[in-house]
Amino acid sequence: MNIEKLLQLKAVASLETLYGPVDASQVQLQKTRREFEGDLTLVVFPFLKASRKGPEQTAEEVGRHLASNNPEIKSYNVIKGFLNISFRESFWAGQLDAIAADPDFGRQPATGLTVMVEYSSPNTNKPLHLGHIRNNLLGCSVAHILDAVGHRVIKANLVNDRGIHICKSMLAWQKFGGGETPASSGMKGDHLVGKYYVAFDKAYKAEIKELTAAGIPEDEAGKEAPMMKQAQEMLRLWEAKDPEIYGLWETMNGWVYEGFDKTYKALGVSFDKIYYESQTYLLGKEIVEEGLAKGVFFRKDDGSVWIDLTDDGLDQKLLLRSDGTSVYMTQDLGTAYQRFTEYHLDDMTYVVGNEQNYHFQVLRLILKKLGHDWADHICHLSYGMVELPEGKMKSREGTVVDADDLVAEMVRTARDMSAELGKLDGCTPEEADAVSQMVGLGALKYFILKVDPKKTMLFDPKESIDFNGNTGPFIQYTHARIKSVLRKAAEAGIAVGDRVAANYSLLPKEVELIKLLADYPGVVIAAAAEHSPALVANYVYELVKEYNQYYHDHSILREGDPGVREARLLLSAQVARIVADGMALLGISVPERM
RNA sequence: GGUCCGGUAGCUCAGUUGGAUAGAGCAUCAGAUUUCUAAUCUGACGGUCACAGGUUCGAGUCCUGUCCGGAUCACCA
Repeated sequence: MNIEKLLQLKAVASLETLYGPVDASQVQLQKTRREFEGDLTLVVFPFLKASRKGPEQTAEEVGRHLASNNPEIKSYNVIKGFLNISFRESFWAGQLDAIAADPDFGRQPATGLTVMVEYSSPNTNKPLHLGHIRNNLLGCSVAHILDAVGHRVIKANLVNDRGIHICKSMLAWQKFGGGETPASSGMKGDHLVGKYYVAFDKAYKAEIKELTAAGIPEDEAGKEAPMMKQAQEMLRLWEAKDPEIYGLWETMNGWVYEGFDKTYKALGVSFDKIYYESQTYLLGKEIVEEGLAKGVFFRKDDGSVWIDLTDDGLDQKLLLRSDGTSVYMTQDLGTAYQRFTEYHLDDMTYVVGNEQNYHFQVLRLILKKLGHDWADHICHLSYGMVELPEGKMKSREGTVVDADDLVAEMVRTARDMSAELGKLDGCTPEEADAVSQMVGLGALKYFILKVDPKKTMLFDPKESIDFNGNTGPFIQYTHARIKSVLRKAAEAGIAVGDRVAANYSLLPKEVELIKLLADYPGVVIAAAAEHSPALVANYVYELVKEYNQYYHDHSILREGDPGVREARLLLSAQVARIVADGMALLGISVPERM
């Protein structure tokens, strides 16, 4: 049981003895602020009515009662309506021993629930960029966190492999490609296909310009331009499974997948299940029938199917086009239904940017109106955009930050910086590669994950490659330093020990660190509940910062008393362990040395 | 225009059921290493928590209004 819970029960007992029945939810305990002495603080304001006394006097009475009935409480002090309670050092030593002895510390027992996390979900017409990186890192981390709290997690990717966008790349490749392939050009497949997507856009724009010059209105020119007409014709041929077009589609998508696989591997993300929209885009039509039968949907004269959500403060939403084909919403209704039935999901989380908030609001509402109660278990992890110092990323203006370029850049910077600091001296080339990779990626991932997902974040290329302060490398470095001490201890034949010696009274800083360690499981639980890796990131930073101060002020191996030395080694080892564990939840590796 | 999200130090961000004097990092300045990794640590500087009301013992946090920024409201996905 965690310490706050424990003390809460004791506080309720004391309060009831003194003043009669109390509402346990009124008993709020918080960490004592640094400037005061104490571990946990009870706010007594809510109980003044029951005690019929002033705040100081009430706090004093409760404190006296708690201290005299609970031997693990060392002391208490009262400031205004705040009762600050301190536990004995031996109590905290026992907490550290318990953490060290628990191999599953930070993990919750299996819940028996199955949850799916869908993330990444790229289009197959261009390479991944910075926005996708945030998506992938969030999805991957949330999956780890949900796993840590005991759920069975299925990581899913829904690849948008069909539609007019891929036809545009295909058409441009046919026209201008001259048979170019990844092998012949040496280009990564996704980048090659992306190049032709850009080529399409350029040719298309040129045509529009020509048409408008000839006096045709711009919106009409957009529809009439030959490039667009041909792309649409290509989509029709694809849907009719025309052998040539279908073959080209398979080939070019294959190039893209090879490219994506490399990017995913570099980022360290993976999936358990990959859906392809070409195989799911027809789903959802039964749901349309169901909705019509139940009178939830209605058909307009032209044959299109709609739902009227104006009573819910929204608009009318199209569910089936007049030609009978489905739209995005139709498919999503279908895939949601399929997944919940196929996997018996207890929860479904979509990692999708906040520009689709409306879509998911409508999705949930429609499913509810159809009577599917599991709609309540659909969660949209809506994350904010990544902006650059010069504003939003715009592919048109060439301000998109490419994922592969960015990762390579980070790793290269990590290597340069490591070399400059002499950190790579005596490393084999393989070790140097591994450390550079770990540090460069750590910097990137931490930079992105430390920010609250729902907030728009700014990505400054210059600042993100900072490796000091609240950064991934700062945390990785602390881990490496602890590991170094542990190695030296082992070389000197000094045992780490598995418990704090009974006669050793912990230093205040050591108590602070143990308190932080004890917080870890609660942080993971909160991160899971809120789908926020940022909570874990900020926690790990706080732990590391605290440890660095401790490390600076107190020597470990030079300590003469074996009992003290063992306690410090034990504490350090546990800090390293939790740092590594927390970083793993973020998808970040930590090095043994750097 | 409707709906949703955001606004905290020069910059990037924390601040979790409303609690004590609002915190970090970066940047700037000043310091610390005969000793376990200085990618570290210490100190200084820096704030009308967008603005105005309200709720109460107490509001960055909850409510209302205003201002500013963003997203969205497609027979695109």
